[in-house]
Amino acid sequence: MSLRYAVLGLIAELDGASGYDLLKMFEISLANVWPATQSQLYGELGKLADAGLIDAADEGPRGRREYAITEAGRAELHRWLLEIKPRKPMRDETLLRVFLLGNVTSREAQEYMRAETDRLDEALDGLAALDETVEWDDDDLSRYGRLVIEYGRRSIAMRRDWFEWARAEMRSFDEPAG
Amino acid sequence: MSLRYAVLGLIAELDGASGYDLLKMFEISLANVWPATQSQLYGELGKLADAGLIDAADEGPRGRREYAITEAGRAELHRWLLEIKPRKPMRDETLLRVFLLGNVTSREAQEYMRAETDRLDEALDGLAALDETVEWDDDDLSRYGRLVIEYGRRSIAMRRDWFEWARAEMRSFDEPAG
DNA sequence: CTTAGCATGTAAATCGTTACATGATTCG
DNA sequence: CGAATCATGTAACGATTTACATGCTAAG
Repeated sequence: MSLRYAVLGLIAELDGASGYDLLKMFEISLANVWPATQSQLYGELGKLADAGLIDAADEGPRGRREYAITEAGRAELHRWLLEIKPRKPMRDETLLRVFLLGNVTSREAQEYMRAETDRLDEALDGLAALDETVEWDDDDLSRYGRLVIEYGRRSIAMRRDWFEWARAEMRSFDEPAG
Repeated sequence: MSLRYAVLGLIAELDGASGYDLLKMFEISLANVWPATQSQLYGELGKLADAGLIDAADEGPRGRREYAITEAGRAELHRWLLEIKPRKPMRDETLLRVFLLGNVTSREAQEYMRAETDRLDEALDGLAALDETVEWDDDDLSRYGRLVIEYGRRSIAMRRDWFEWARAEMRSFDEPAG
Protein backbone atom coordinates (compact mmCIF):
# COMPACT_ATOMS: atom_id res chain seq x y z
CA MET A 1 0.00 0.00 0.00
CA SER A 2 2.98 2.33 0.20
CA LEU A 3 2.76 3.65 -3.33
CA ARG A 4 -0.70 4.87 -2.51
CA TYR A 5 0.68 7.11 0.21
CA ALA A 6 3.69 8.18 -1.82
CA VAL A 7 1.30 9.52 -4.45
CA LEU A 8 -1.07 10.99 -1.89
CA GLY A 9 1.81 12.67 -0.09
CA LEU A 10 3.23 14.20 -3.24
CA ILE A 11 -0.17 15.55 -4.26
CA ALA A 12 -0.52 17.04 -0.81
CA GLU A 13 2.79 18.85 -1.07
CA LEU A 14 2.44 20.01 -4.65
CA ASP A 15 -1.29 20.65 -4.47
CA GLY A 16 -2.59 20.74 -7.97
CA ALA A 17 -0.65 18.24 -10.01
CA SER A 18 -1.33 15.99 -13.00
CA GLY A 19 -0.23 12.39 -13.37
CA TYR A 20 2.52 13.65 -15.61
CA ASP A 21 3.71 16.16 -13.02
CA LEU A 22 3.81 13.46 -10.40
CA LEU A 23 5.72 11.17 -12.70
CA LYS A 24 8.42 13.83 -13.16
CA MET A 25 8.41 14.45 -9.45
CA PHE A 26 8.97 10.76 -8.77
CA GLU A 27 11.91 10.72 -11.14
CA ILE A 28 13.74 13.59 -9.53
CA SER A 29 12.92 12.98 -5.91
CA LEU A 30 11.30 9.73 -4.78
CA ALA A 31 12.96 7.52 -7.38
CA ASN A 32 15.59 6.19 -4.98
CA VAL A 33 13.22 5.66 -2.11
CA TRP A 34 10.11 4.37 -3.80
CA PRO A 35 10.32 3.98 -7.58
CA ALA A 36 7.11 3.82 -9.58
CA THR A 37 6.30 3.37 -13.23
CA GLN A 38 3.90 5.46 -15.26
CA SER A 39 1.41 2.57 -15.39
CA GLN A 40 1.37 2.23 -11.67
CA LEU A 41 0.93 5.93 -11.12
CA TYR A 42 -2.09 6.42 -13.34
CA GLY A 43 -3.67 3.34 -11.87
CA GLU A 44 -3.12 4.61 -8.36
CA LEU A 45 -4.58 8.01 -9.20
CA GLY A 46 -7.78 6.34 -10.30
CA LYS A 47 -7.99 4.34 -7.09
CA LEU A 48 -7.29 7.35 -4.90
CA ALA A 49 -10.02 9.30 -6.65
CA ASP A 50 -12.46 6.40 -6.27
CA ALA A 51 -11.65 6.26 -2.57
CA GLY A 52 -12.39 9.99 -2.23
CA LEU A 53 -8.87 10.79 -1.03
CA ILE A 54 -8.20 13.09 -3.97
CA ASP A 55 -10.41 15.21 -6.26
CA ALA A 56 -9.94 15.08 -10.01
CA ALA A 57 -10.53 18.29 -11.98
CA ASP A 58 -12.06 18.21 -15.45
CA GLU A 59 -9.80 17.63 -18.41
CA GLY A 60 -7.70 20.64 -19.35
CA PRO A 61 -5.56 21.45 -22.43
CA ARG A 62 -4.02 18.16 -23.54
CA GLY A 63 -6.35 15.88 -21.68
CA ARG A 64 -4.49 17.06 -18.60
CA ARG A 65 -6.29 16.31 -15.38
CA GLU A 66 -5.30 18.01 -12.14
CA TYR A 67 -5.63 16.32 -8.79
CA ALA A 68 -5.91 17.87 -5.37
CA ILE A 69 -6.01 16.20 -1.97
CA THR A 70 -9.29 16.15 -0.04
CA GLU A 71 -9.80 16.51 3.70
CA ALA A 72 -10.32 12.76 3.93
CA GLY A 73 -7.07 12.32 2.03
CA ARG A 74 -5.17 14.55 4.43
CA ALA A 75 -6.52 12.66 7.41
CA GLU A 76 -5.59 9.31 5.87
CA LEU A 77 -2.09 10.51 5.01
CA HIS A 78 -1.59 11.84 8.52
CA ARG A 79 -2.71 8.55 9.98
CA TRP A 80 -0.39 6.54 7.76
CA LEU A 81 2.61 8.74 8.47
CA LEU A 82 2.35 8.59 12.23
CA GLU A 83 0.35 5.54 13.20
CA ILE A 84 1.27 2.78 10.78
CA LYS A 85 4.62 1.21 11.51
CA PRO A 86 6.52 -0.41 8.67
CA ARG A 87 7.45 -3.92 9.64
CA LYS A 88 8.31 -5.69 6.42
CA PRO A 89 11.99 -6.50 6.11
CA MET A 90 13.65 -4.81 3.17
CA ARG A 91 14.92 -6.95 0.33
CA ASP A 92 18.59 -6.41 -0.41
CA GLU A 93 19.89 -8.14 -3.49
CA THR A 94 23.53 -7.40 -2.72
CA LEU A 95 23.25 -8.98 0.71
CA LEU A 96 21.55 -12.00 -0.82
CA ARG A 97 24.61 -12.45 -3.02
CA VAL A 98 26.98 -12.19 -0.08
CA PHE A 99 24.92 -14.73 1.78
CA LEU A 100 25.37 -17.20 -1.05
CA LEU A 101 28.99 -16.35 -1.78
CA GLY A 102 30.13 -19.73 -0.49
CA ASN A 103 29.15 -20.98 -3.95
CA VAL A 104 32.12 -19.36 -5.67
CA THR A 105 35.80 -19.73 -4.90
CA SER A 106 37.29 -17.73 -2.09
CA ARG A 107 39.35 -15.82 -4.62
CA GLU A 108 36.29 -14.90 -6.67
CA ALA A 109 34.40 -13.89 -3.56
CA GLN A 110 37.13 -11.55 -2.42
CA GLU A 111 37.44 -10.03 -5.86
CA TYR A 112 33.69 -9.48 -5.82
CA MET A 113 33.93 -7.63 -2.53
CA ARG A 114 36.76 -5.48 -3.79
CA ALA A 115 34.78 -4.49 -6.88
CA GLU A 116 31.81 -3.53 -4.71
CA THR A 117 34.03 -1.40 -2.48
CA ASP A 118 35.34 0.44 -5.54
CA ARG A 119 31.86 0.94 -6.90
CA LEU A 120 30.73 2.50 -3.64
CA ASP A 121 33.79 4.74 -3.49
CA GLU A 122 32.78 6.09 -6.87
CA ALA A 123 29.22 6.57 -5.72
CA LEU A 124 30.48 8.61 -2.77
CA ASP A 125 32.57 10.80 -5.05
CA GLY A 126 29.58 11.31 -7.29
CA LEU A 127 27.40 12.35 -4.36
CA ALA A 128 30.02 14.79 -3.13
CA ALA A 129 30.22 16.39 -6.57
CA LEU A 130 26.43 16.57 -6.78
CA ASP A 131 26.22 18.21 -3.41
CA GLU A 132 28.22 21.18 -4.64
CA THR A 133 26.04 21.85 -7.66
CA VAL A 134 22.51 21.39 -6.31
CA GLU A 135 20.70 24.36 -4.85
CA TRP A 136 18.11 23.62 -2.24
CA ASP A 137 14.85 25.47 -1.77
CA ASP A 138 13.08 26.10 1.47
CA ASP A 139 9.93 24.08 0.89
CA ASP A 140 9.12 20.96 2.89
CA LEU A 141 10.00 18.56 0.11
CA SER A 142 13.47 20.08 -0.25
CA ARG A 143 14.13 20.23 3.46
CA TYR A 144 13.08 16.69 4.20
CA GLY A 145 14.56 15.60 0.89
CA ARG A 146 17.96 16.90 2.02
CA LEU A 147 17.73 14.73 5.11
CA VAL A 148 16.98 11.71 2.93
CA ILE A 149 19.98 12.49 0.71
CA GLU A 150 22.21 12.55 3.76
CA TYR A 151 20.76 9.20 4.73
CA GLY A 152 21.76 7.91 1.33
CA ARG A 153 25.28 9.20 1.76
CA ARG A 154 25.67 7.60 5.18
CA SER A 155 24.19 4.40 3.88
CA ILE A 156 26.69 4.20 1.01
CA ALA A 157 29.59 5.03 3.33
CA MET A 158 28.52 2.31 5.74
CA ARG A 159 28.24 -0.24 2.95
CA ARG A 160 31.63 0.73 1.65
CA ASP A 161 33.27 0.28 5.03
CA TRP A 162 31.47 -2.99 5.57
CA PHE A 163 32.59 -4.42 2.24
CA GLU A 164 36.17 -3.56 3.10
CA TRP A 165 35.86 -5.13 6.54
CA ALA A 166 34.07 -8.22 5.24
CA ARG A 167 36.72 -8.80 2.59
CA ALA A 168 39.39 -8.82 5.29
CA GLU A 169 37.29 -11.29 7.28
CA MET A 170 36.98 -13.53 4.26
CA ARG A 171 40.71 -13.90 4.00
CA SER A 172 40.62 -15.94 7.19
CA PHE A 173 38.09 -18.36 5.68
CA ASP A 174 40.88 -20.05 3.75
CA GLU A 175 42.91 -20.89 6.80
CA PRO A 176 42.22 -24.11 8.68
CA ALA A 177 39.55 -23.58 11.32
CA GLY A 178 40.92 -22.56 14.71
CA MET B 1 14.27 -13.04 -10.44
CA SER B 2 16.18 -12.91 -7.16
CA LEU B 3 14.08 -15.44 -5.32
CA ARG B 4 15.00 -17.93 -7.98
CA TYR B 5 18.68 -17.59 -7.09
CA ALA B 6 18.03 -17.48 -3.37
CA VAL B 7 16.38 -20.89 -3.67
CA LEU B 8 18.99 -22.21 -6.07
CA GLY B 9 21.80 -21.00 -3.81
CA LEU B 10 20.30 -22.61 -0.72
CA ILE B 11 19.83 -25.91 -2.52
CA ALA B 12 23.43 -25.74 -3.64
CA GLU B 13 24.69 -25.24 -0.10
CA LEU B 14 22.44 -27.77 1.58
CA ASP B 15 22.49 -30.26 -1.29
CA GLY B 16 19.58 -32.55 -0.85
CA ALA B 17 16.71 -30.52 0.58
CA SER B 18 12.93 -30.57 0.38
CA GLY B 19 10.67 -27.54 -0.01
CA TYR B 20 9.95 -27.84 3.66
CA ASP B 21 13.66 -27.86 4.56
CA LEU B 22 14.20 -24.77 2.44
CA LEU B 23 11.27 -23.04 4.04
CA LYS B 24 12.78 -23.57 7.51
CA MET B 25 16.13 -22.43 6.19
CA PHE B 26 14.58 -19.24 4.87
CA GLU B 27 13.03 -18.54 8.23
CA ILE B 28 16.21 -18.85 10.22
CA SER B 29 18.67 -17.36 7.78
CA LEU B 30 17.47 -15.50 4.71
CA ALA B 31 14.32 -14.07 6.26
CA ASN B 32 15.79 -10.61 6.82
CA VAL B 33 17.52 -10.40 3.48
CA TRP B 34 15.03 -11.99 1.13
CA PRO B 35 11.77 -13.13 2.71
CA ALA B 36 9.66 -15.70 0.90
CA THR B 37 6.38 -17.41 1.61
CA GLN B 38 5.67 -21.10 1.37
CA SER B 39 3.58 -20.55 -1.76
CA GLN B 40 6.36 -18.76 -3.51
CA LEU B 41 8.89 -21.37 -2.61
CA TYR B 42 7.01 -24.37 -3.94
CA GLY B 43 6.20 -22.45 -7.09
CA GLU B 44 9.84 -21.57 -7.60
CA LEU B 45 10.95 -25.17 -7.07
CA GLY B 46 8.67 -26.25 -9.89
CA LYS B 47 10.07 -23.61 -12.21
CA LEU B 48 13.68 -24.43 -11.34
CA ALA B 49 13.03 -28.09 -12.04
CA ASP B 50 11.35 -27.25 -15.36
CA ALA B 51 14.37 -25.16 -16.30
CA GLY B 52 16.68 -28.07 -15.53
CA LEU B 53 18.56 -26.14 -12.85
CA ILE B 54 17.60 -28.63 -10.15
CA ASP B 55 16.71 -32.32 -10.12
CA ALA B 56 13.66 -33.56 -8.23
CA ALA B 57 13.87 -36.97 -6.59
CA ASP B 58 10.86 -39.27 -6.41
CA GLU B 59 8.42 -38.81 -3.58
CA GLY B 60 9.68 -40.12 -0.27
CA PRO B 61 7.96 -40.85 3.08
CA ARG B 62 5.33 -38.11 3.49
CA GLY B 63 5.23 -37.00 -0.10
CA ARG B 64 8.60 -35.47 0.60
CA ARG B 65 10.52 -34.60 -2.52
CA GLU B 66 14.25 -33.90 -2.39
CA TYR B 67 15.93 -31.48 -4.73
CA ALA B 68 19.56 -31.31 -5.77
CA ILE B 69 21.30 -28.75 -7.95
CA THR B 70 22.41 -29.79 -11.44
CA GLU B 71 25.57 -28.75 -13.27
CA ALA B 72 23.51 -26.30 -15.32
CA GLY B 73 22.15 -24.95 -12.05
CA ARG B 74 25.61 -24.44 -10.62
CA ALA B 75 26.76 -22.61 -13.71
CA GLU B 76 23.70 -20.37 -13.69
CA LEU B 77 24.15 -19.59 -9.99
CA HIS B 78 27.82 -18.76 -10.50
CA ARG B 79 26.94 -16.46 -13.37
CA TRP B 80 24.30 -14.65 -11.36
CA LEU B 81 26.51 -14.21 -8.32
CA LEU B 82 29.43 -12.68 -10.17
CA GLU B 83 28.18 -11.25 -13.44
CA ILE B 84 24.76 -9.81 -12.81
CA LYS B 85 24.85 -6.48 -11.03
CA PRO B 86 21.83 -5.47 -8.99
CA ARG B 87 20.65 -2.08 -10.16
CA LYS B 88 17.14 -1.69 -8.82
CA PRO B 89 16.90 0.86 -6.05
CA MET B 90 15.71 -0.61 -2.78
CA ARG B 91 12.34 0.45 -1.47
CA ASP B 92 12.50 1.88 2.01
CA GLU B 93 9.17 2.61 3.62
CA THR B 94 10.69 4.51 6.53
CA LEU B 95 12.54 6.86 4.22
CA LEU B 96 9.35 7.39 2.24
CA ARG B 97 7.71 8.56 5.44
CA VAL B 98 10.53 10.95 6.23
CA PHE B 99 10.34 12.33 2.73
CA LEU B 100 6.69 13.18 3.25
CA LEU B 101 7.03 14.35 6.82
CA GLY B 102 6.29 17.94 5.80
CA ASN B 103 2.66 16.83 5.94
CA VAL B 104 2.55 16.70 9.73
CA THR B 105 3.41 19.40 12.25
CA SER B 106 7.03 19.98 13.11
CA ARG B 107 6.31 18.78 16.63
CA GLU B 108 4.78 15.55 15.39
CA ALA B 109 7.66 15.01 12.97
CA GLN B 110 10.27 15.39 15.69
CA GLU B 111 8.38 13.10 18.00
CA TYR B 112 8.26 10.55 15.19
CA MET B 113 12.02 10.74 14.77
CA ARG B 114 12.57 10.33 18.50
CA ALA B 115 10.39 7.22 18.58
CA GLU B 116 12.34 5.72 15.67
CA THR B 117 15.64 6.42 17.43
CA ASP B 118 14.38 4.62 20.52
CA ARG B 119 13.12 1.71 18.50
CA LEU B 120 16.52 1.28 16.86
CA ASP B 121 18.31 1.53 20.20
CA GLU B 122 16.22 -1.41 21.35
CA ALA B 123 17.00 -3.32 18.19
CA LEU B 124 20.71 -2.82 18.84
CA ASP B 125 20.37 -4.09 22.39
CA GLY B 126 18.50 -7.10 21.07
CA LEU B 127 21.22 -7.89 18.55
CA ALA B 128 23.94 -7.58 21.17
CA ALA B 129 22.08 -10.03 23.41
CA LEU B 130 21.56 -12.42 20.52
CA ASP B 131 25.23 -12.30 19.61
CA GLU B 132 26.16 -13.76 22.99
CA THR B 133 23.85 -16.74 22.75
CA VAL B 134 24.24 -17.88 19.15
CA GLU B 135 26.89 -20.41 18.30
CA TRP B 136 28.30 -20.30 14.81
CA ASP B 137 29.34 -23.27 12.74
CA ASP B 138 32.12 -23.39 10.21
CA ASP B 139 30.10 -24.02 7.05
CA ASP B 140 29.83 -21.44 4.28
CA LEU B 141 26.31 -20.41 5.18
CA SER B 142 27.33 -19.65 8.75
CA ARG B 143 30.49 -17.83 7.80
CA TYR B 144 28.92 -15.62 5.17
CA GLY B 145 25.81 -15.36 7.32
CA ARG B 146 27.88 -13.89 10.13
CA LEU B 147 29.10 -11.19 7.78
CA VAL B 148 25.53 -10.41 6.83
CA ILE B 149 24.53 -10.15 10.49
CA GLU B 150 27.30 -7.64 11.07
CA TYR B 151 25.97 -5.71 8.10
CA GLY B 152 22.59 -5.64 9.78
CA ARG B 153 24.12 -4.36 12.99
CA ARG B 154 25.99 -1.57 11.23
CA SER B 155 22.91 -0.71 9.24
CA ILE B 156 20.79 -0.32 12.35
CA ALA B 157 23.48 1.71 14.10
CA MET B 158 23.72 4.02 11.10
CA ARG B 159 19.99 4.49 10.96
CA ARG B 160 19.89 5.22 14.64
CA ASP B 161 22.56 7.91 14.40
CA TRP B 162 20.93 9.40 11.35
CA PHE B 163 17.54 9.66 13.06
CA GLU B 164 19.16 11.48 15.94
CA TRP B 165 21.03 13.83 13.62
CA ALA B 166 17.98 14.45 11.43
CA ARG B 167 15.83 15.29 14.40
CA ALA B 168 18.32 17.95 15.45
CA GLU B 169 18.28 19.31 11.89
CA MET B 170 14.51 19.47 11.97
CA ARG B 171 14.53 21.78 14.95
CA SER B 172 15.95 24.47 12.69
CA PHE B 173 13.02 24.12 10.27
CA ASP B 174 10.83 26.11 12.64
CA GLU B 175 13.07 29.14 12.68
CA PRO B 176 12.66 31.79 9.99
CA ALA B 177 14.78 30.98 6.95
CA GLY B 178 18.25 32.52 6.94
C1' DC C 1 5.65 20.57 -40.85
C1' DT C 2 8.14 17.86 -38.05
C1' DT C 3 10.01 16.90 -33.68
C1' DA C 4 10.14 16.97 -28.83
C1' DG C 5 7.72 17.02 -24.90
C1' DC C 6 3.08 16.84 -22.70
C1' DA C 7 -0.45 13.71 -21.37
C1' DT C 8 -3.14 9.62 -20.54
C1' DG C 9 -4.39 5.13 -20.75
C1' DT C 10 -4.58 -0.39 -21.42
C1' DA C 11 -2.75 -5.27 -21.78
C1' DA C 12 -0.04 -9.03 -20.46
C1' DA C 13 3.11 -11.24 -17.58
C1' DT C 14 5.45 -12.00 -13.42
C1' DC C 15 6.07 -11.51 -8.52
C1' DG C 16 4.34 -11.43 -3.79
C1' DT C 17 0.85 -12.11 0.03
C1' DT C 18 -2.85 -14.36 2.34
C1' DA C 19 -5.76 -17.92 2.90
C1' DC C 20 -7.45 -22.32 2.26
C1' DA C 21 -7.02 -27.37 1.72
C1' DT C 22 -5.21 -31.88 2.39
C1' DG C 23 -2.80 -35.75 4.00
C1' DA C 24 1.22 -38.47 6.48
C1' DT C 25 3.89 -39.48 10.50
C1' DT C 26 5.71 -39.16 15.08
C1' DC C 27 5.26 -38.53 19.98
C1' DG C 28 2.98 -38.66 24.19
C1' DC D 1 -6.11 -41.59 19.69
C1' DG D 2 -5.05 -36.60 19.48
C1' DA D 3 -1.86 -32.98 18.80
C1' DA D 4 2.19 -31.26 16.76
C1' DT D 5 4.99 -31.32 13.02
C1' DC D 6 6.16 -32.74 8.36
C1' DA D 7 4.92 -31.97 3.69
C1' DT D 8 2.86 -30.18 -0.49
C1' DG D 9 -0.15 -27.78 -3.16
C1' DT D 10 -3.91 -24.25 -5.19
C1' DA D 11 -6.77 -20.04 -5.53
C1' DA D 12 -7.42 -15.32 -5.37
C1' DC D 13 -5.92 -10.94 -5.12
C1' DG D 14 -2.76 -7.14 -5.20
C1' DA D 15 1.75 -5.04 -6.63
C1' DT D 16 5.20 -4.42 -10.18
C1' DT D 17 7.30 -4.39 -14.78
C1' DT D 18 7.33 -3.93 -19.66
C1' DA D 19 5.34 -2.85 -23.69
C1' DC D 20 2.09 -0.93 -26.59
C1' DA D 21 -1.12 2.67 -28.16
C1' DT D 22 -2.87 7.22 -28.85
C1' DG D 23 -3.41 12.08 -29.24
C1' DC D 24 -2.30 17.26 -28.25
C1' DT D 25 0.61 21.36 -28.34
C1' DA D 26 4.64 24.35 -28.53
C1' DA D 27 8.85 25.49 -30.70
C1' DG D 28 12.05 25.55 -34.33
